Amino acid sequence: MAALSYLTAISENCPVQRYAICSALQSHNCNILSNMVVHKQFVRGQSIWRDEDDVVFFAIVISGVVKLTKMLSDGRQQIVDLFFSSDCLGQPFSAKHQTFAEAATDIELCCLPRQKFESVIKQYPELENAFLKNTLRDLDRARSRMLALGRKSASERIASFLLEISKKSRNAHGRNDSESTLPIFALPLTRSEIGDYLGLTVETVSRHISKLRSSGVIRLVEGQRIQVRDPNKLAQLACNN
Amino acid sequence: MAALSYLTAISENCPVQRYAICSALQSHNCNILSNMVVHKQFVRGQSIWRDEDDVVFFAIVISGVVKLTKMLSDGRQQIVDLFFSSDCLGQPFSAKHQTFAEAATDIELCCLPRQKFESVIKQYPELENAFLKNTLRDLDRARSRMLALGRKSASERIASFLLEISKKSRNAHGRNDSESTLPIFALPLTRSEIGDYLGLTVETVSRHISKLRSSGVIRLVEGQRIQVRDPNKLAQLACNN
DNA sequence: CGTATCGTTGATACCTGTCAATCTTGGTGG
DNA sequence: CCACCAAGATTGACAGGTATCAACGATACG
Repeated sequence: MAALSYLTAISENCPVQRYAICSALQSHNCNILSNMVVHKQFVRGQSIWRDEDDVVFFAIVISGVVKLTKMLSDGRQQIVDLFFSSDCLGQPFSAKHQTFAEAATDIELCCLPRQKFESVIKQYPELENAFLKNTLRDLDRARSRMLALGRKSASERIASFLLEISKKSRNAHGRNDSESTLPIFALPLTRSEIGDYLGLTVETVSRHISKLRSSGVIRLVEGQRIQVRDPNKLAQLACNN
Repeated sequence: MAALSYLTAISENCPVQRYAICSALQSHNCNILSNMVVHKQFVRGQSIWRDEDDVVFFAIVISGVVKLTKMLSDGRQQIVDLFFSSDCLGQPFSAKHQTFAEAATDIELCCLPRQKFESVIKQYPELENAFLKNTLRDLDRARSRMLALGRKSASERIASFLLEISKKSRNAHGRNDSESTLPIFALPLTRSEIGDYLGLTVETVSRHISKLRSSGVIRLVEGQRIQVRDPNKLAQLACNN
């Protein structure tokens, strides 16, 4: 009873349902779903699942950032995707994971057992369609990243990354920056993780960020925060050069 | 009437329906679909759609190989995926393409207008689910390629590519090679295209293929055919090194 | 205030890109 | 049938970008 009212509260107060695939559902169906989910929290660095693990649950990211990593046998690794608030996380219709998922920051997830998700999807075609569209967007982003990894220089990749994160943060804060208020945001990744995301080494990432700083394009604020001082220049660096 | 019998013939003789997403449909529904499709042929090098084109149709590859490319404004390009017989080709639920699709060999496609595909998918949930699973597989392949582009050396990427194509060809020919019959296959891409697929230059591709040849791992047969003489060595080169 | 983690910077090596020349292959027309 | 030509493939010389190895500085945390 107490649990039920708690879960109902989750539904009514859910901060991401307007943006997540749940928004495809009519509200009473969404409420039905909210009785099935469990919220889980992970601290930064905690692993959510490991390579070869059974696929146990499907989740929506409530808050924080999740990194999805693939590894070679000798330890080289590549972050293949990042998931932010309201993004879908999971590998439905697969028995085993072929990735690592790890909390890049402290996070909260809204979890549904995988098989439950698969049956719910069958029951609500509008949800399946929303998930399909979500997966198609993921695929398109993956392809854009392949272009970056295969053909962009280190400085272009870093500029692209900063731009990407700055847009994410802007959306999260719900403000569209005018020229006067230059975007400031916290990097959710360490330099080393940025390297793993961009297919570079820590040193290369650090050097190019330093270069962007000394040329006045960005400013490093205390505590891993970054201010973009010249968004146009950054956008220009991201694609050509 | 003539057209109808022709289309019926397509359905009955369709060489890929057992493998394509159509296999999710019961045969009479598959026959209904076959009355809507149109087969189109493209010669090698012909473009199927261009960047910014409206999304007009969805297709299944009947025969040949299609390459999907993304470009930067200065002309650098990356092949983000290859599509073989029975693969799905298209960007349903998007208005515009953000890729180029081009025939890497002479090809035949089984085409359905995009909006028709979207309504058919709504009508047949088992087809939508098959397409969803297909898209999830595409996504996983894209992520594996991100690992290769971001973290593998040139020789590792080339070994991986040769292995990948050799597996594709094996499946296509329906024979599982014993140790005695070493796989021989035709490369569907030029050296330059292999470079675009692996994020390398033509010269680097050519050099490393030469190295594989002189070390006896592969043999080049006339007409762009390749025989793998040491599959174990190739597999080993593909992942570590 | 020591310690661990993260970030920065420097020196150097190596891999891949760039530029250029040559060779091979396949197709076309005389 | 052969000569020619265009496109693709190969090989070499060299330059440049990123990785590697190493040292040091900054920051957070107990």
